[in-house]
Amino acid sequence: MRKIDPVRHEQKRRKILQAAWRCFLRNGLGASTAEICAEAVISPGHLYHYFESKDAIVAALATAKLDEATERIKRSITAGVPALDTILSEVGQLTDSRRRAEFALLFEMLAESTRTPAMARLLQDSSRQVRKLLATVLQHGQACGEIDPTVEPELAASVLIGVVDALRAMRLRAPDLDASNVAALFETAVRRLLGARA
Amino acid sequence: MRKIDPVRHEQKRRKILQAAWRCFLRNGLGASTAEICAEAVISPGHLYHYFESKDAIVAALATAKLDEATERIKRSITAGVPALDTILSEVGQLTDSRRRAEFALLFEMLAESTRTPAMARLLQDSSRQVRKLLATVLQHGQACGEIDPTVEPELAASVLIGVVDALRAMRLRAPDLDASNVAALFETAVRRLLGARA
Amino acid sequence: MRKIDPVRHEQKRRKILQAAWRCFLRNGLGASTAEICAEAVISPGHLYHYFESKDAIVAALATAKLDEATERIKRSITAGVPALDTILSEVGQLTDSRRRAEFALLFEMLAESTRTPAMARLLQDSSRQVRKLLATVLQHGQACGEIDPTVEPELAASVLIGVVDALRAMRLRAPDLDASNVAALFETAVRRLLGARA
Amino acid sequence: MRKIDPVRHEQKRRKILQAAWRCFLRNGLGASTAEICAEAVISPGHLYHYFESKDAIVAALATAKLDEATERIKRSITAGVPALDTILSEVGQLTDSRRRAEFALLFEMLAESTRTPAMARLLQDSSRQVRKLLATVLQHGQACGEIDPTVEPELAASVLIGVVDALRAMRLRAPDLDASNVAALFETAVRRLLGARA
DNA sequence: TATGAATGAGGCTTCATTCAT
DNA sequence: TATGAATGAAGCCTCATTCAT
Repeated sequence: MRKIDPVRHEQKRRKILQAAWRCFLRNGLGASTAEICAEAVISPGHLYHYFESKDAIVAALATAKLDEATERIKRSITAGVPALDTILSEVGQLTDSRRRAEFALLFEMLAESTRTPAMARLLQDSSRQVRKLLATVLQHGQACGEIDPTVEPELAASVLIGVVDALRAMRLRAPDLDASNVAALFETAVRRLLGARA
Repeated sequence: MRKIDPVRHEQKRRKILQAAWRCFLRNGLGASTAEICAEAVISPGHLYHYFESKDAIVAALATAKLDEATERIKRSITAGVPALDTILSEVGQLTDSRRRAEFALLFEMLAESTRTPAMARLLQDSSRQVRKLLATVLQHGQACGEIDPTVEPELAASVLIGVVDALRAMRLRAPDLDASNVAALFETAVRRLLGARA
Repeated sequence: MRKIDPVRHEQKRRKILQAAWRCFLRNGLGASTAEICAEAVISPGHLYHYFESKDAIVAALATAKLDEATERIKRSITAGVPALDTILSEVGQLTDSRRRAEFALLFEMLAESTRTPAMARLLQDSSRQVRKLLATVLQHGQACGEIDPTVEPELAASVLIGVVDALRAMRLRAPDLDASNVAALFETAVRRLLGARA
Repeated sequence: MRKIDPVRHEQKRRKILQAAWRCFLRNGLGASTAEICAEAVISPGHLYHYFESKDAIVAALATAKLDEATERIKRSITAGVPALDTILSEVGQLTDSRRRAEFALLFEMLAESTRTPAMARLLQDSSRQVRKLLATVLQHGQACGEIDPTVEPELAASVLIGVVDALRAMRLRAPDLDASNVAALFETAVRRLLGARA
């Protein structure tokens, strides 16, 4: 009877996604739909008004988080922050031990991607976008003379993603290794690798 | 007629572990005990004659796989294979795309380690052992003059583990990136990093 | 079309409790949740929409039965039935051989209370309430001159509970002892113990 | 091949029964046969060499415990201990809070007796024997002038059993009620009820 | 006499999803 | 748009008992 207000609909979807995100951080992708509904303060049946399935929520969430990151990085660049600083700041945040719960989600998605084609696609698309974005930032940095022009942007972007994945894994494998030490080491390495030569 | 071999018991345990391994590769750590029993051709209850719980199976499997790797590497060194070659061969195998299912297990364990202390311990202990082992191999290589003596063994070992984790993630994030190309790149990097200088 | 009665929910809960009660009477506290669901004509999972666990059902049932008894006794007193008659009628019903199945439940709870703290609490709380209630009734009887004023109400209440427990046990230990005979004996004893003296 | 030595056989049976008793005290009649075997240091299959089933163990245990008690009481009387003291001592021991685990077993058996005819028979037989024994002791006491000759022995025996059951239940229902107080009260009551009048 | 491997039914509980209202 | 009742398969594990040796 009532007209669907697409704006309201989108708001609710976002609200649910945020609730789901909190649940996933707490309990991993195994968090139950019931828990998500409780967190979003909606009824179990209603969830399916906004999402086809739990998997759809995961997919939407992955997309949303990716968009957020993209947005953040673009803003940083637009704001005139040097490319290298932007990247290093992003790496620092993404590997901050206090966000271990997020690491877990990524690793779960990596694992799941070996089993379900949908997740594989999601992950690969997302990774490609991140790579492109980083490459763009690097090119921008090269244009500004902040970054070594001999570096191959796409390849360097891949390496950066690898660095983040490796650091995250290390945080979980050896939480007692002097965290700042390793981080500093990597920051130095990345600066040397990418920074413009005198 | 009296006591029966503990040997037989151990064999059966191994048989079950192998079955479990196949199930985990197929379906991840979520593989059901029922599936494992079916694969091992035993009744559902009988599993608990050999293992206290499903978690105990995972732990036993992790230990077993670690022991296998240790054994393999030690044999390689003993056989006179240069340290660097031994390591590179190991890295190559561990990141071989054809073993993506194994990657999934590692990533699941990393994720789980953020939520259950038992898994955290398992993972950290296992990582520490691997690091020590690699460090030993590197020291051996330094003693033989095959590896740059200025390299700090423990640190290099950590980096190597990170390289494996990163490569594995990359295989899943971007399966289409010319695999051999990336691998070659990394091999070169590692050789430069560790190899003895002229 | 919107909110649905909490009344309906409560009704269903009660329906399930009644079904559970029948099952427990038949098979003891060991009655399976499957049996309870079948008796309540609901699916196995649905039980957990209404109760957190099987233990919660037992607890709710204990509370409900206690409330029923309280209600019944209070009504009897309010209706002007003499305190002693009310009590003797209650004792008579509680020890009626035709309700041996109920005896079993009590004894199971007594046994269980030595092993699980939750059951111990449940049983002790429930016993305390019964004692208080009986004491109140006795005091009321004393105020009316129906009951010997020198009797200590709480102590007498404890004894009455003991009498019920003992009679129940006796019904099971020696079902052939002329039931009415023993009952009559006890009724006489209680009347003498509590009744107002000329 | 080997001749069965009936003596050895009986010893082993007793050893198993003792182990079972310890398990039942710990975990109730629900204690598993596996636990019993472990406690008796025999294999699971071997248990069935000595007992037809778990129920048979319970039955044998009940009989054994009954025999023990009978033996103890007879010895006490034979040793010249006054009948009333023997009885009160027995009641005191049987209701000692430190033996709550034994209470649990009795209550479980009472409960079970409402459901399985075998247990009902066991319990009733056992109760009858105890009653007879107590009656005999009381008669003996009457003959010695220690016990009121107007007391009907069988009836008094029944009441004594009831007192024990009630006290045991009370220990579990209200462990905080000053135990010694209640016990003293009952001892007084029993002495008055049974003791020879001046 | 003794072992321990093996069974398989059944216990409690969880969960994504659907449906009537 | 919203509710929450309802489903039923599946998950991990326990246990009395039997069987081959």
